[in-house]
Amino acid sequence: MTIAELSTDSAVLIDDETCRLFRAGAELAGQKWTAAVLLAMARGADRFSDIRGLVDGISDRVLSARLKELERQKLLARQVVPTVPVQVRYTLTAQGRELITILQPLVTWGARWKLHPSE
Amino acid sequence: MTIAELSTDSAVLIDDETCRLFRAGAELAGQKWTAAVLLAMARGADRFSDIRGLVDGISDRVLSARLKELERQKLLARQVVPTVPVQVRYTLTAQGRELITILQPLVTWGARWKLHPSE
DNA sequence: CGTCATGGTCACCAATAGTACGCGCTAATA
DNA sequence: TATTAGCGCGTACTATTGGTGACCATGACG
Repeated sequence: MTIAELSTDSAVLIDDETCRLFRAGAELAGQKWTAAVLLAMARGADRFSDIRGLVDGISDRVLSARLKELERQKLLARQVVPTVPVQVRYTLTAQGRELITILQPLVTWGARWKLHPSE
Repeated sequence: MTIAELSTDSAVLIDDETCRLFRAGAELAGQKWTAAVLLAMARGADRFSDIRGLVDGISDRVLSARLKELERQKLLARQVVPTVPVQVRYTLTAQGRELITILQPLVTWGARWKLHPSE
């Protein structure tokens, strides 16, 4: 079922699969810092401290949590390089890159209709 | 600046305009209940109690807050019909309908790469 | 021996978000 | 007189999130 079809179907409750998917994606990308982390990675940062350096103001704890969640959702892959001290590299998966592409129009949309700050 | 270009530009910090827009939109749509409310309206619900009836489980207070925020962001318009008791009608603006269209691919994306529950 | 870098974790606190539930207002209706 | 419809608001409570700063393990380096 597409959103276009929804407007013709008024019998179904809203908490159905479409809405769940809609929300799951929007919520994932909409969580604070998540977009910034994805963009940092799109710019080439692939190590914990690189990302932290690029994303101004994020704390270790939150970055750690975001990376963990994004890995769980398979938007990025975590691989340990056994140097000393150990290094950990994060890379975007196809799914992650796709999400960034998909959300691109959101930037255009946001630019066109200026959103009003401090929601 | 597009996200595609971002990967070639590593000098800029992440908290810039693009990221702000990206986040603003994603955060707006990602907030709990917001997507459900938008979908309910896309299905034709235009009154407070209609929406509440269609969105299973939402509380008055939250629905009220969402409608207010969405109105502030100009995603919907609120108009009072001076009947008695008074009626209030909410309608999607062009901007609001556009957002739904733009976020449509997110549903497809979410369906393709199953997101993992309970984030 | 002290200390640095890396990639985090943990405990604690504050702020934000969400829920439950009752109230208010008005005029028609039972 | 009591109730209902319609649209929320106010208060109180709980749950989730985010930030801070301390801490940890390892091996190299001075």
